[in-house]
Amino acid sequence: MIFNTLAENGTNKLGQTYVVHGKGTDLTDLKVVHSRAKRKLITHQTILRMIDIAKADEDKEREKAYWNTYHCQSNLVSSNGKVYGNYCKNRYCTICLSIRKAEIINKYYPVIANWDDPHFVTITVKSCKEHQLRAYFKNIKSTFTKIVNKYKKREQRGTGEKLIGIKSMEANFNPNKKTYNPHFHILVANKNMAEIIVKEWSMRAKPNKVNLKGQKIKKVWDLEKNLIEIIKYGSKIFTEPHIKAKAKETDSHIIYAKGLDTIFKAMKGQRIFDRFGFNLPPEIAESIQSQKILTNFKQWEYIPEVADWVNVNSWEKLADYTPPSHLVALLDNNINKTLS
DNA sequence: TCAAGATCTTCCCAGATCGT
DNA sequence: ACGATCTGGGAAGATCTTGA
Repeated sequence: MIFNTLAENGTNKLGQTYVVHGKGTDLTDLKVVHSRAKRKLITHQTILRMIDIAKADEDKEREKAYWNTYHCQSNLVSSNGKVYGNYCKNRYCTICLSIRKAEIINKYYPVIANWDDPHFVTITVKSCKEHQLRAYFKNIKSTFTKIVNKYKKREQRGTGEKLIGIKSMEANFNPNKKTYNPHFHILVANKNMAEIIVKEWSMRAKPNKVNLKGQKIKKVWDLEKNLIEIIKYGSKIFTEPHIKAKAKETDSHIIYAKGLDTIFKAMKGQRIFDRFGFNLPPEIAESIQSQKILTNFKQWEYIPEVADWVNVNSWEKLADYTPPSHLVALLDNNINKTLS
């Protein structure tokens, strides 16, 4: 029986209290709760494979970080229509990543909304093998920094305009060729800046490492959409195995745990999202949120077998979430630990 | 496209300096 | 004149820790 582990948990005695931090998640919004359950399920299934990979590599630190994500939001406490839990804040956690994305969007949107004529730029290098990926990321970054510094210096000397924008680093895994394609998504304040970046990038590119056709400029019509595009953050979880085929069936997608592990390893400690040419305006002080003592609460534990949090006393389900069958099938059958 | 806080680390910025 | 690189301060992204 899957619930045996819960059987020994005692009932909440009257007068028992529980301390939580922060605002908690609104339980009355079904969409939010279901989305949380879905993310938990996807992360739970994927991270187990990544733990295996880290273990096989005998990398204790990485394994521990993955375990943190495994435990993310596993034990919850609810009270007054709010649910509280701990966050792992890791990149590979789909729950924490969505929070981070939202925070970035909220912080940066007001700034970039004031840009004259935002343009979207993609700069790329040719795909590389696993062992080259970290070095490739660092090279793109350092070249990009040089370009930014050059124009910053011009502005300082009164002979030009500095570049202003935001950028994000990304790589997708190509399961056919077993390669990774590191690239930058960049949003700049105007067209001129976009053209400068592509020009400079092309000039500095090593012909054997960069296909010059890969660099693209696009005028931004829908700022929000493009901001989200920039903040997609890192790597695709679900990968279409036959890049050219573009199959429609959702369950034809595969999660390449080994590919993801490689990308996260290469990106470790590195900033994926960053700004250049400006700082955010000083923060408006938010009301300080003190800890809260709950006297009337329920405790929940995530039970993977039911893809939901279950009340430790009553076995009631928290999210009452039923994952769609194609997602269940995908998570059961389509997570690969190897590169093939 | 959300809500934990604290701490560690990366990397931006301005200004100085040097080489071409 | 211009670009590269260093420095120190600090912003903010990444990660760790805590938990009545």
